[in-house]
Amino acid sequence: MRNHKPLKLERFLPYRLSILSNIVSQAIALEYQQRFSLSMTEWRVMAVLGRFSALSAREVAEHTAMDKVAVSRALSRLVDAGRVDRHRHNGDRRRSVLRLSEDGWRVHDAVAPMARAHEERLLAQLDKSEIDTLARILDKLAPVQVRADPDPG
Amino acid sequence: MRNHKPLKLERFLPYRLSILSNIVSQAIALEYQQRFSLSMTEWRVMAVLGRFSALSAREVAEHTAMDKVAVSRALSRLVDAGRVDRHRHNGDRRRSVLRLSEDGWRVHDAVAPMARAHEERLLAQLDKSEIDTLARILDKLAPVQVRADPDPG
DNA sequence: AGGTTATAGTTTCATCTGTAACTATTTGCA
DNA sequence: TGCAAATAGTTACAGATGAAACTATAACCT
Repeated sequence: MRNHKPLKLERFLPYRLSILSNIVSQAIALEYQQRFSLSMTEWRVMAVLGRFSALSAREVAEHTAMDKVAVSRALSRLVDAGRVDRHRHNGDRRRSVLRLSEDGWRVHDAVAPMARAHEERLLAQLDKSEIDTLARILDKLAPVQVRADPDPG
Repeated sequence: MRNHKPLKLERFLPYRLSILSNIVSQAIALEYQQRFSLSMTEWRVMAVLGRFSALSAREVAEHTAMDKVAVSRALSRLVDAGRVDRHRHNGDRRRSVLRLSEDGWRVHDAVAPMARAHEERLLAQLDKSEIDTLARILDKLAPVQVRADPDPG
């Protein structure tokens, strides 16, 4: 006879994480996608350029954990839309030097508070100790490698 | 003057969750993709059919939190590959009745332990209280709606 | 019964995504 | 110097994805 051990998908951690991640990212992405026709990848690139200016595409890729192809595509859309200025690097003509344009900053300054508010609404559902533990869990399971932080806060 | 408030992407919860979710899902998917040429969506469908047999496609969609188009496509691949048997529902000829085939069960019984082992390796990095808290957090932020559980364990 | 509405599932289209191949430039080293 | 290897970034291709349109069947309502 059969002796199968089915998986309880609804209790399976990888599955639940992907659901949660989708819910969370979708909710916020919807807002800025509609208002600014900005994809999530584009927003991530803009967020990084808001914090670390004059990066190369490769550096953007490192900071966003996106692969270089995705970054290249997001950048070409952002440059076309006039939200990012791209220059050649003096002394290494392979590299580009990327910065938010004025218009890019306007979008950034509109979206960043939306993102923060969204995160707060999310965290408001948890109590203090749960938030701390979640941060610790994320540090353990998906540590972030961040280089220099221009803003020592 | 400028007065921008850049977002610390690497501390931003939605971003970190999506990274974690990718790491976790990728790691396991690689294994069964290579060995069984089974996509993640296909595996999810198989996992649900391993636990709840004779579902319709819509029911599979509900249990997997995938949309019906994705389920339809995964199913047609699985049926073509001989891993799922599809019949018409007596009394409602719109519906299909889906079951793992013998071969489907073989794949299921090979992949399910891999998935469990992967989850265990992941959780082994956390201590007991972190695991409990994580479960609680997931229940709060992404509650799962599950119907009848055939296996009261 | 007859016609409108709802449901199950598939197909289509436009977009996104990752891998690999490619171009251009720079670095390393004999 | 000069040539192989590495690096920055783009392009091409193949597969995945979601929204909307579509087909078939069933439910509802008079």
